[in-house]
Amino acid sequence: MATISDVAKRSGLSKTTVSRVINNYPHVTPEKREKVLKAMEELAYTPSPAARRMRGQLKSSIGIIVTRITNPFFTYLVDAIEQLAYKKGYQVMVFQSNDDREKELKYLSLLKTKQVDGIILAATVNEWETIEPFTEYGPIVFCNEFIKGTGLPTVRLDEVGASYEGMMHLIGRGHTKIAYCTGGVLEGNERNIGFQRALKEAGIDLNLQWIFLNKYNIDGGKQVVRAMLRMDDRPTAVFAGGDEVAAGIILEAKEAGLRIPEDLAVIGFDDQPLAELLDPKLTTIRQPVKQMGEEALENMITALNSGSVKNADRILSAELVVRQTT
Amino acid sequence: MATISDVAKRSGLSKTTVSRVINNYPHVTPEKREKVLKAMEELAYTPSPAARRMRGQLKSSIGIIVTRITNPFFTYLVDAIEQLAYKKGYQVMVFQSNDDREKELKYLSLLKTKQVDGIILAATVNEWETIEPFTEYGPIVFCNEFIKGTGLPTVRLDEVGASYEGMMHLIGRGHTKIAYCTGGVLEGNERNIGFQRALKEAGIDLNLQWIFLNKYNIDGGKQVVRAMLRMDDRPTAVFAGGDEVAAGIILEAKEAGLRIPEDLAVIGFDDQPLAELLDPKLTTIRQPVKQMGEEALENMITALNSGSVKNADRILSAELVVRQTT
DNA sequence: ATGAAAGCGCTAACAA
DNA sequence: TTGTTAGCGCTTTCAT
Repeated sequence: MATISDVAKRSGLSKTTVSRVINNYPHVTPEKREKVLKAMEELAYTPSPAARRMRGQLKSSIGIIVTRITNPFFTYLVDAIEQLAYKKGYQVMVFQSNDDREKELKYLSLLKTKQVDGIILAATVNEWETIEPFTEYGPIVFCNEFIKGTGLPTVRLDEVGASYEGMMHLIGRGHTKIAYCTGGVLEGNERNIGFQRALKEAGIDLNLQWIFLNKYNIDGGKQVVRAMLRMDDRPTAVFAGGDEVAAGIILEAKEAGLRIPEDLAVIGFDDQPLAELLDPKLTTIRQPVKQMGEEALENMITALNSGSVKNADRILSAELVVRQTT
Repeated sequence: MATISDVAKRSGLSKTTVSRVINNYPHVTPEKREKVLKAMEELAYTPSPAARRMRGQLKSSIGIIVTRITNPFFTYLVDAIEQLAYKKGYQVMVFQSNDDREKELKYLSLLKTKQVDGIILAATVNEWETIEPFTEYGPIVFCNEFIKGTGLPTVRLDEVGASYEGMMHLIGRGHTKIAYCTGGVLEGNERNIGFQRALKEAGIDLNLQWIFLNKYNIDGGKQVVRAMLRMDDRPTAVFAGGDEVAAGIILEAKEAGLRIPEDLAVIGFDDQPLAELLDPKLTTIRQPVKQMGEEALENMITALNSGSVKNADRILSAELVVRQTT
């Protein structure tokens, strides 16, 4: 591999001048620039990333922390980011936190040692106090995930509006007995605000019996149906909170002889590929994953280039996709 | 960030000695080693990866080239690799070739510039002649993908055995009119050998009309059914070559009023999560993705440490998962 | 067993 | 506008 010295020698100029050309500095006469370029060409020279990185000049590797890449939402997010990153000349490292605080911190630490130049945080299990110190070592931007008042560039879904729209769709279909599933808990969750707002506007009382917490996969969905079957007063519709939960609900409901949507209407969240595979096809709320990923990456690149992060809280809208389960 | 000099100063020893401790070299007295360790501890010192990398000492970032990460097979492969890599202290970079020769080469080139220390090739669209030169710059190992006679460590599925087993299952169910789908072409493909072997053993003639090439997604599966419906002599079973193709087949067949498996038996390939979501649930051939990824990573680590690759061609067995479509 | 010094490939301060 | 020189943080001869 040719080095900068080789190029200097071959072009009859100094390393400095070559460096200037590489980095597009001013004050280099066109002729000399040409000479350098020619020498680089002839030697098939590429600057050593390791050396440039050591000098703090190279910033091209971006880490993205997700919970689990097998979660289709994250899969598509990583896909979108990688596609754009490639075009822009960046490499992306995939980090799965597995919802493990330790693991997340280990990955954040890569920023400290410059193993990665910036991190897109798409999921986090740590408190802001724990994360904050890392911002000193390199840019961190939020994508999908969001912590209030951090001042970090954020791209996220309008969760309130999304769940509100989904609920209004169910209510518009005449439902008043609506069950609600969520991956986490009830409070402090944006999405739940939209849910409750819709209920209130429609003058429907919140029935805590129909709230299912910690449901985030197919099994969770099945559990929901089993629980509902045991009730005297059953809901006629369910806001699943996720397509996979919705899938579990549909599977188990059909198993139990319920007709969908006649006996039970179901609305998912995410619009994953499986939504169209289900029978009946799933009505769901589509997230603008691609856009989310791309804007987050743009934020990252800006931060990398400017050396500072701009406080931008970008909120994207979801889109209701009506199919057959409502 | 503390540097090696700081540690040297604090411990009252030379940088050389510190370096020796870091790299576990012999000829360092236990007491001095202790001193160094203590100083490192106190300064919270971590060697600079960039510097070590420049000296050719650090090898911790592994790239994995896949076609598209949204293909669940690759998703799970990347997942398996990342999980193990984390434990072993490596970082994985995800590269999507999108079946684009150029893009694949760009990513392979990262090896040249040491942006990545080794590459796990899980899919390739380039010829061996094109890839081979890159082996000079860092280890390349095959995983899932496979090119004959390269001498590179390979972990792959026993495709012949897998398709043979799937076919024998259909034949055992009494089918003799079996359609066959494949993502690529017919010849030069291991999987097709098993298919033809099973036919031959059962004394069934190959009906070229029932061979469908270039089918690799849901749409492809739908096309297959539409084509079959136009035939006078229709197959009673279909080997889908992939779960997504199988999904398309099932969807379209149901649409057309065909009963599954009575009118048309379907067997998939991969055992993706969607297999259990389909109605009826998909009989399919499960690939040992996790094991495949882990063994490939082990090969990579070995290569990284030894500086050379051992020629190992590891072949893993698939497992037939019988559900409701056969 | 230990250290001084040179050098990996690059950039930056300072001169010229 | 260009070059000289001194590092960045680490490893590696080569002495001692």
